[in-house]
Amino acid sequence: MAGRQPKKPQPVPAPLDGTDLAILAALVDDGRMTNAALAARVGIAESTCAYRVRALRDSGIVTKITARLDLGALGHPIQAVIKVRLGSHNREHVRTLYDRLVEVPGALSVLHVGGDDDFLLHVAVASPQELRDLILEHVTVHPMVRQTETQLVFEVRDGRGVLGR
Amino acid sequence: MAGRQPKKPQPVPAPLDGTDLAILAALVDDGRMTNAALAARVGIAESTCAYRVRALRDSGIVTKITARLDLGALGHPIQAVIKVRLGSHNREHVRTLYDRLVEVPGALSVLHVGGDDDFLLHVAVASPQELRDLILEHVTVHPMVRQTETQLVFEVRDGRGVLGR
DNA sequence: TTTGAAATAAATGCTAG
DNA sequence: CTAGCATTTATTTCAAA
Repeated sequence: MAGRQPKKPQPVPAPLDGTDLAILAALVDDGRMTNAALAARVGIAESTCAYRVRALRDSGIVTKITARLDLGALGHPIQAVIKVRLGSHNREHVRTLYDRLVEVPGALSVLHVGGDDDFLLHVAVASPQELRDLILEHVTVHPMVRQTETQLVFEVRDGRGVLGR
Repeated sequence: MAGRQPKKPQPVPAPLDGTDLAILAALVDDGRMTNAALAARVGIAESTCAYRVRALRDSGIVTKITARLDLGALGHPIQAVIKVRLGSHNREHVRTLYDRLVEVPGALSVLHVGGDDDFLLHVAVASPQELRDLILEHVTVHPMVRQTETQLVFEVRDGRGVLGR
């Protein structure tokens, strides 16, 4: 209970002012925006902007910048969410299955959840047949999987995210 | 039933050769990779590479390039999936609710699905209290919502995607 | 379509306020 | 932390194949 740094509640990372939030929002909107355009949009000098962007990336607040693809155009027009329930919740079993699910061909994301299900596997496939085969060969094939329930995805829309837009 | 274009199943878009797929994979991995680095990685001239990337973006195969953020660092350390079930499936009601759900503060994505649920709402919030308030004020407040079921998200992992990595 | 090379534009490093 | 300027690097353009 010593008195080191009496007035600094934040752990270590940056305070993230409004300018940082504006930069983040801009990069979410267009991750390839040039530094010059970004600086103009948020109203600071280019060098300052580059400095801040680097800090945001180095600190891990911007985890990565990635291209998003039209899955249909790439031959995977069908998406589904597969709810996966386990028989045993042994820690090793859970971890192993998790590792396997992220390797499923066409897997977009895997959510480890609490509640009625254990995992939500979001996939994009070429056809209903491929979806069936995927489930049989990559999900229910595992002994610790007790039950699955598949929901066809009609449409996906992005939300506003945590920055509000 | 005339005989126009006897042998061309593909609609109109590009055939997408191996080079295109390599470019796409690279941009999914690092959407800010420089054109020079990209050209070197896939083994073509820089000008050719720029040409192809532009074509991929113009054709809509690359829908957007976006920054991904550390939601915890931004003050939204808690994620949940809220399963939403409707009372009536009147087309207008479905559409209206869909439009509302994507506007929910902290909404990451909204999936319109078929099966037991109607919508899967993935959100990131600051606290359990905020999650409760969000559900009460933005989801169950709508008369067409018959039932919701919330699952806490322990962890999210990206899958291999449709390009296999 | 692809390419190399010139012209344009942008990012980086340095200096200093 | 910020800004301005010089240097280095990247992107765009275009004639040619």
